[in-house]
Amino acid sequence: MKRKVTLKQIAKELDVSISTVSKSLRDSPEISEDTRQKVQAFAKLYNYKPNNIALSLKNKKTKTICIIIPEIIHHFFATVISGVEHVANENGYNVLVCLSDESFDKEVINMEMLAGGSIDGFIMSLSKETQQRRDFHHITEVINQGMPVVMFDRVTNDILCDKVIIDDNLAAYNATRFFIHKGYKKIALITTVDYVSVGKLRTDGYTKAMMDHDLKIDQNLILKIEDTDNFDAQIETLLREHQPEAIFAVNEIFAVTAIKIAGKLGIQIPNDISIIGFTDGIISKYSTPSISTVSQNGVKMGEKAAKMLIERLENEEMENEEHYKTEVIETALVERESTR
Amino acid sequence: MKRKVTLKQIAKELDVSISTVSKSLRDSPEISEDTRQKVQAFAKLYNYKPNNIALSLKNKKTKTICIIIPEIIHHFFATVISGVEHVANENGYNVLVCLSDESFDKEVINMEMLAGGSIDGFIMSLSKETQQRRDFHHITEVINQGMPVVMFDRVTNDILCDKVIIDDNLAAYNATRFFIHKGYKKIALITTVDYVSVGKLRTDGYTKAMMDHDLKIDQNLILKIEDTDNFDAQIETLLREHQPEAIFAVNEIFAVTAIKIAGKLGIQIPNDISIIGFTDGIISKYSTPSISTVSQNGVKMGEKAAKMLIERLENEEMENEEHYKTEVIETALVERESTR
DNA sequence: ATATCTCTCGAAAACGTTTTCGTGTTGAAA
DNA sequence: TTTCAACACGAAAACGTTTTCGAGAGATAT
Repeated sequence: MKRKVTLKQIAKELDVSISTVSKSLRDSPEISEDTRQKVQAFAKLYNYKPNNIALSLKNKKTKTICIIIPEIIHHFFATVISGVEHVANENGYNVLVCLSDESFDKEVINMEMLAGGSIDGFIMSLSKETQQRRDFHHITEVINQGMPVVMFDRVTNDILCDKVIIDDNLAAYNATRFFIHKGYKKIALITTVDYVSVGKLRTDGYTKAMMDHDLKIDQNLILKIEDTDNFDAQIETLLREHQPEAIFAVNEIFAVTAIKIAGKLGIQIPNDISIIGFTDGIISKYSTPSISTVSQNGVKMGEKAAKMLIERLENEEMENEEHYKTEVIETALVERESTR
Repeated sequence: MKRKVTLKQIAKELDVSISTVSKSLRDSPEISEDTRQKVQAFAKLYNYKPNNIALSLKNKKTKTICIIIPEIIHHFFATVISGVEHVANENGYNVLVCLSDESFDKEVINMEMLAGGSIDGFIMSLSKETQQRRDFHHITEVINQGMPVVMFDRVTNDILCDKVIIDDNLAAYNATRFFIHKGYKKIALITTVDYVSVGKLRTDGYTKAMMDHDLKIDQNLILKIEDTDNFDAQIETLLREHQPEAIFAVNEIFAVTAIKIAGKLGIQIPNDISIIGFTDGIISKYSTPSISTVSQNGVKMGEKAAKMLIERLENEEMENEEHYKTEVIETALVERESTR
């Protein structure tokens, strides 16, 4: 087992100085052809690789960015990581993935730990708990230290930084309008509690669409789910007691669960009820019937976020003129078997 | 925007030496109560955080491990990351996620880049291309440099290191036997090409179960899928022309696709055909009908792999006595609606 | 012969820590 | 008064790089 070889060791072996070795390896014109070749041959023989940590310390750049997400199991977040990873790699950056598990504390710990020079910048989506508490001091602190942050999907207006989002409100509006144009009047909404930013926005979009088309909003048709582990009964009640003609669900799980319960109740989809979900994930695609959905391009969001972050990292000038941008990624309604 | 403060700056401000500051912050008994409090107060005021990079350089430990996976979109790999992340965090380690995209080159580049001191160890699952080429020089090289590697799921016997796997062969055997005990004789297999290690093992398990129970192996019932993007037609042919009584699929996608196509052909599940998949992912759970499957506990695999790696990192003695272990994680057959 | 220039190379600082060792001051014991 | 221990702190090395600056040797020009 040969240990890692350093400049110093090469220098000693070849009886030259460390600087000479370093310069030789970087093809500096200061060094004679002779010694340069000698050093390079020796370095290759011993498989020399510069120590990244030492470089990071010297350059004050780690070439590493961190993405903090609430849950990696959610397909959407996995696609975002994928997007981030691709453009990061293209630009020579590594990606550190941290999971907040929807917990405020884990989010804070992760950020504080990494802010200590380990990384160059953050890409993040807020945890539920953080959104609920509206406590963003850890983020402001990081930004104040001069470390750029890009937020995506679950963002907040309380923080000034670059953001990548979709127009949740508009997307929900369009999905709802799609139903309205089909002639449905009893359109149900299955959404999350209001402190989840995207849930709130989608709820608002639904509401606006209904009002714009002179449909009254029936609170019985709006289901706000708090406990994401156990909501089957609530959906069953909604279906059985209020018989909606259509359902707009703010995520895949709600949509597919509604489908499963409808099946159990003998309700035909899309003949008896049409359903639209949110997030064009793997469930919607492979469900039977497959689910019409508002597609939210996670890969593109990740790519965009990474680009914005890296651009800010590489253009030192931008650092001061804090001209933050918010990029809105297009969504589209993908029609599948759950609507007609 | 206040920049990051260093020991040196604190030292200058307080007119003491750097060593005094460092010792004060670490509560060294060498320092008087007086100055210690003064320094600590000042450090807190200026929100001092030690620079991790400098620490890494000094300690020759980065407290970061890297997990290399072929694809993050696969739910199974996401669950493994989740497991790795949890135990890593508990032990104060960060997790760097790299995607090989099933490409040999990306795998090599990632490893070479990170082997340069950026991380303490690797957890990895081989890319398809690497398994096909059987070229593992990049891994041996890293191991020879003294950096521990733990492989999981897609492993190879050509490399000596710690491993975490499931007994793919046995799991497939048991699934096949499940069908046999139900009295089925025409049992189809939808699998991958042989160079994917786990695909091969699962195929072998199927074959062995058939032979052990004196059922002849009909090559018409064995479908080896090469192009994972476009295989619907092949499955349709299998179903229509050879009418199996049961199907064992080596992953979720194959299983759910078989179900969708069966539905299209008017074949009832599980009445006309029973289906068992592999990997207890989100698709199997939410599919209609939900899919019976061999559950492969990704979280547990990730946790185990991380534990093994960290143990090797912290026990320097182990480094030399290269007593590599292979942990086998239990699988279980989860019966759902696609079997009866 | 002297001055100047070019070519090679080495010394040293810098990045931010931790830690070992030394040193000066104080107080008490001899 | 001398000696010695305890105490409080600083200097410097070390981790592995890159880079600036200077310096010696040889060659060329005057």
